[in-house]
Amino acid sequence: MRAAPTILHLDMDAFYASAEQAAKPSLRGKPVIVGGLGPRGVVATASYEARRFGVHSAMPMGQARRLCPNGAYLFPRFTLYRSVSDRVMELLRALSPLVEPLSLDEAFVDLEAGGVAFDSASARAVGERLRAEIRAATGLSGSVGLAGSKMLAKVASEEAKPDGLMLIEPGTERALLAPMPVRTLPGVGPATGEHLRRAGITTVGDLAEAGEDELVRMLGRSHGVALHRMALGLDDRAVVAERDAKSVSVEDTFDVDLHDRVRIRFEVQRLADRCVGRLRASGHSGRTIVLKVRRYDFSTLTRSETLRGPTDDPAVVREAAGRLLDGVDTTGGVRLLGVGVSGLADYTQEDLFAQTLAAEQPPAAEPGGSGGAPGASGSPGASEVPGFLGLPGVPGIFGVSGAPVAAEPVQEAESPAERRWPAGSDVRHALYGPGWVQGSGIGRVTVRFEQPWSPPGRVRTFLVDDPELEPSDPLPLIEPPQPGDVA
DNA sequence: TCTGGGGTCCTTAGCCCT
DNA sequence: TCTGAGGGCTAAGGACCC
Repeated sequence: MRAAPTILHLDMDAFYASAEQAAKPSLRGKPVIVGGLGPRGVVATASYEARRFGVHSAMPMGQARRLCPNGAYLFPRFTLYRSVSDRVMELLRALSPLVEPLSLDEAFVDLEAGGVAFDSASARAVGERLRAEIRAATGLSGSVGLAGSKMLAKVASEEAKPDGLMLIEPGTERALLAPMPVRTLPGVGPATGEHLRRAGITTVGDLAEAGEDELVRMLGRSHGVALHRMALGLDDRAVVAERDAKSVSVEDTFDVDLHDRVRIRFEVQRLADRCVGRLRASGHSGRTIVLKVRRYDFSTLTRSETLRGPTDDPAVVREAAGRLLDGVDTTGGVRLLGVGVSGLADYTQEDLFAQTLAAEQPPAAEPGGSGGAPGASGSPGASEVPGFLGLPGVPGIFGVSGAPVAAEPVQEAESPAERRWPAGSDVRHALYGPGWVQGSGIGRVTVRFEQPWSPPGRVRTFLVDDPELEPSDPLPLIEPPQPGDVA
């Protein structure tokens, strides 16, 4: 009954770090760590060279720097990653209409639905060809897993990493899975893993033997049943091409805990505006407003409020978030604030309910009424700043030189030098051409001049306000054809 | 220098209604 | 009129994923 291994899972290898290495020849073969560079940053991706030092994703940056002091630490450049991802997804969609992206660097493809594979041999051929096409189009490597189900295809691509392909033949699933640790299965994280370990269940084989009833007793109905099926290699989830978003949210972690209630309120309003910008950009409105607060001791609480109808009005979201904040005790300090909207409506619509609500509630809270911070209210645009893709508002992420960055009430007050020259970003110099920022501080910025297709380049240092130096867009990773190239 | 950001899904509990 | 069961909705928290 089990289908041919025609579900493909693609996973790009150390995606962000590999993209940076492809863009910056001088970093190839060296440990590269991409992530938040502020005092509370974590690693998003570490190159395989950096992993040898024990650096891995989700690790605090400080710890990574101790383990790998000579690594290159770069701020993520989502414009670049998104453009590479778009190119890869194009290649996948050429194989099948059923492509399910999971993130910028991962996707499922139903090869049978595309008519390009029907058995092991044809599936393997498609997978190998795809890997070659990805390398030719982007210069990056991806690992491919092929199996009869999504879960198994994902396990296979994980086993194939880096830069490999693995196909799980029908009938061999259980024997293959049995010795693997329970954490191999999607849905088993640290908490469930520990829970199972205490019950003496450490491998997928143990899980299968434990039986459904026992797992349901331990983990609850939904999780228990799902896990037991997976342990048996059973998974009939379909590849779904279109997924509707269920919520939109933004959050900021501050370099220094916030104590001032006025500042906290100001930040919540700013986040509300950003959230609405994203909501509108996605063509949605939403009914439930969620405030998230992480306190000084890392305890996290959420407060939510459901409106009578969906809204995409920044004033309405701001006010709801403000009301929710009123019910939260922030003494002791706040390290993170977030604002989200869920209960999304299919498309933006004029929302009479919300407008009525706004009209009923006098705009007293607007211009500084209840201590609203200056400059926050009424920011008319609420439009997302394009540039660095949602990151521009991240406070103090570039704050490396000890300046009291996060203590400033307004983001524009951050040191302009650090704001303009984040490590790893692209620049262009009038005389020396394209390069990237290797570091900045004390009024200087150091730039390495090289291109993805050039040999490693030279380093030069400039004053941060050098008029000949400008931020620029990322270059493509593969050299574009020159006008004279075509015969 | 302990612990990001943007999501999804599940569970539990309380309330309201039938 | 009282009581209980069950469903739907809301709120809060937690686990997990990339």
